[in-house]
Amino acid sequence: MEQLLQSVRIHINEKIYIKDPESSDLGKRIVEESIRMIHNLGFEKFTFRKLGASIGSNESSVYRYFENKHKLLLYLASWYWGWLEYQLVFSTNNMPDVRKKLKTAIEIMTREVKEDSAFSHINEVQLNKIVINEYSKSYLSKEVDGENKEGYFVIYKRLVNRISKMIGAVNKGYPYPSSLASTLLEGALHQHFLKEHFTTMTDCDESTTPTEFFTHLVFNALKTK
Amino acid sequence: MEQLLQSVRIHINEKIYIKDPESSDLGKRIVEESIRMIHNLGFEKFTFRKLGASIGSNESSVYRYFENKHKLLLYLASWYWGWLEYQLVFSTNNMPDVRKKLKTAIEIMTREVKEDSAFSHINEVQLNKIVINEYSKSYLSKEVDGENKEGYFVIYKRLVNRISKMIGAVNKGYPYPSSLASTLLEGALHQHFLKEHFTTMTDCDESTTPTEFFTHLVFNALKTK
DNA sequence: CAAAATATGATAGTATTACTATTATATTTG
DNA sequence: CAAATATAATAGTAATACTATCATATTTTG
Repeated sequence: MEQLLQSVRIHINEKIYIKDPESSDLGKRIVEESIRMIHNLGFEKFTFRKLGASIGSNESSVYRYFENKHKLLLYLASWYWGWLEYQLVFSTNNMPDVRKKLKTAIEIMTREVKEDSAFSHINEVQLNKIVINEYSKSYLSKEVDGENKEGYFVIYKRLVNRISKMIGAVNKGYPYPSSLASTLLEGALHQHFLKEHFTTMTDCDESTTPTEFFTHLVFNALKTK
Repeated sequence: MEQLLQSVRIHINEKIYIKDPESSDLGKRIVEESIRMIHNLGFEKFTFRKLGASIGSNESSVYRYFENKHKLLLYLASWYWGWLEYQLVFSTNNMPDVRKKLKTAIEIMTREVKEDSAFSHINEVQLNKIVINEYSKSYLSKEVDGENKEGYFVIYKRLVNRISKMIGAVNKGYPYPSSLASTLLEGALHQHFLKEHFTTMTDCDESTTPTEFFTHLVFNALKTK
C-alpha cells in the first residue's frame, strides 16, 4: 500500500498554483517547509517571507509558485483529500458487502493519521493536523463561490460524493445521504479538534475514538426500524 | 417571548471587551454597525478603521471598546450563543417529556434565524449568518487554549453541555452525548453553509431543513435497538 | 558549444493593516 | 464651576501582502 501510494501522483487543479511545485526541487521544498511552518506557527502567522527565509530562498521565488498563502492552503488541502480519496478507493475496491465497505470508509475518513509515509516530501501527520486546524478557513470566505466555480474544491466534493453513494448503497431509502457524508467528514475534523482543545464538548479521548462515535452514528442513522 | 427577550441582558465575560459596549451609545453603534459590516464584507476585509468611518467616529474610539477585531468577533459570537441559550432554556423549561424536550432543543439549535427582533441594536438575522460564516475562525487559532482558559467560550460550552444532558435524559446508556451535542451545533452551522455554497454536499434546500436531518440523526442515534 | 530561454535570488518599493501615542475638544458629574 | 471622563483628530510604527526590476545562475536547444 505504501509502495503504491509512493508512485501515485495526486492530480491537483492547475489553477491553484502558478507553477507546479512538483516540477522542481524548490517547489517541493516550498511544500515541505510550508507544512512544517503552518503546523508550527498556524496559518495566520505563516508568511511567504518567513517561508522563503526558512528554505534559504526568497519571498519572490515563492510567489512564482503560489499567488498567495490562501492558494497554498488550497493546494495542501487538495493534496490531503486526494490522498485520503486514494486510500478510500483502494481499500474499498471490490468489497461486495456494502456495509463492510461503508464501515471501512468511515474508518479511513475519521481515523487519526499517525505515521508519515516517509516516501515523499509531504509529512502526512502534520498535514492532517493542518487540515483539522485550518481547512475551514479555506472555504469560509467571501470568495468561496468564485473559487468553487474554478474547481478548487473538486476533490473534497468528490470524496463526500463517494461516501454519500456508499451510504445510499446501504440504505436506498435514507433521505439524507449527502448531508450525512458531509457531516461525517467535517464532524471528524471537529471531534479531533475538540479532543485536543475542548475536552468537555466531546467523548473522544485515548479510549474512545471519533471512528467509534461516527460508526455508531452513521449505522444507526441507516437503520430502517 | 420577544418582549421577554428584550429585557433580558446576555451576560458576556468582561475580559472580552475593554469597555462594555452596552454601557454607551457609541458602544451600541459599534456593535450594531460591526454586525452589518462583517456580514457585508466578511471578517477578513472588516477593519476598525472602516468601522469607525462608517459610524462617523474614529478608529481609536473603537479600540477603547475592543482590543482587536478578533475579540469583537468573540463578543458577537458569545452574544449569539447566549441568545440561543436563552431561547433554549425558556422553551424547554418544565417540559416533562424528555423526548419532546430534546426535539424542541434540536429545532432551536438548527433552524434558520429569519426575523430580526427589532428591539435591540442587534440584528439577529445577520448575526446568525456571521456565526455560520465566521464562528470557526474564532477558535481555530494557536491562541485557543489560552483564550479558553480565560473563559471566552463558556457560553458555547454550556450550551453544548445542556444539549448533552438532554441527550442523556433520553437515553442514559448512549455513550457519546457530548460528541453528539457538539456535532449537532457545529454540523447545523455547516449544513446551513453548504446549503448556500455547496449544494452537492447537502440534502438541505427549500424543502428539506437541517432541522429534519438532525432530528432524524439524533433520535436514530439514541435508539436502543 | 554558444546563444537563448528559463529559474532563481536580491533588493527596493507600495498600499494596507493593526495597532499605539499624543493632544485637543466635548460631555458628564460632583 | 472644576474635575473627571469620553470621544475625536492626527500622526506614527512595524508588519503584511504583495509588485517590480535587475542580476545571476542553470538549463535547453539549434
